[in-house]
Amino acid sequence: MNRNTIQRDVIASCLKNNPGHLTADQIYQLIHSQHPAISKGTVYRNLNVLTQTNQIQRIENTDGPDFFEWNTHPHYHIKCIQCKRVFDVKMGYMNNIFDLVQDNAGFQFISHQIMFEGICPECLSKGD
Amino acid sequence: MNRNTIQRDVIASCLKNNPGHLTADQIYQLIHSQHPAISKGTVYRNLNVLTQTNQIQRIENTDGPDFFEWNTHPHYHIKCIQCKRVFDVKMGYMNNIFDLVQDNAGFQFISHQIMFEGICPECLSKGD
DNA sequence: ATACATGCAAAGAATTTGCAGCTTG
DNA sequence: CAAGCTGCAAATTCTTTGCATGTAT
Repeated sequence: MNRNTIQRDVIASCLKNNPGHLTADQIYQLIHSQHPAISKGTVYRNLNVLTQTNQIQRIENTDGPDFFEWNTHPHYHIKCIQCKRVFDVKMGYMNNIFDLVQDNAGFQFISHQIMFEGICPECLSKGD
Repeated sequence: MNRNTIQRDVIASCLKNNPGHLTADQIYQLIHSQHPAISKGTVYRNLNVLTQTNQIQRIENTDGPDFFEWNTHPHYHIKCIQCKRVFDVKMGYMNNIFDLVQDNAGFQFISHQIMFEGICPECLSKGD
């Protein structure tokens, strides 16, 4: 089914070795310096494959490029409204959140995500 | 500062009279039938102004166009993974959610949003 | 062998923006 | 009249896709 190509390995390793949350373009830039022949289309295609096979996690973004991270455990994120970067939030995962819904109105609830907005320490220290 | 133009009025009224969640393009189509001269740029610009002045609410979307609704009270949404439409969730707003964060890690938390994914009654009844 | 992957460039989707002319206060 | 707004089209941003060629199994 899915093949082990050099490119796929390099992209997965890039995320494994860079803790945090990277955009497709950042990943492309990082890899491009070592492997100048890699194409952006390949990066996007492989990020999709790796996400679908649950080897990495995609953090969908509403006002800019999506982020990707090595950690696939379900958890929540906070986005800095100034630098637009995304970080993990240290907070227990709410497995029971569906119990808080008062009336499901005939919907089948499958999953949820929580995105916090705020200001990261780095931007805070650079003044308002 | 902000002026009352016919276009702005018509766009606000469109949301007021159409309960639910509409995309910029849906709003444009609805208005265009009555006011063929309106341009899409004007719709987008006015939706931004109305959102900034808190007259309407924007629901940011990760895999398609954003939605807009007349109701500006903070609440949560569910997106149908089949038809991609967005609906309100009947669930209390978690004003205390920041208390659940175990370690703010130096971040200033400002706001949060929760997006559920699921299947809407209409899609459920159309079979799997 | 052949199904899957790659590089490249072009296309796509959603939204923003530059500009000249028009309105509102 | 001046600041703000409009219509139009072009530009921007992020991501996907078509195609001919290459490669893993």
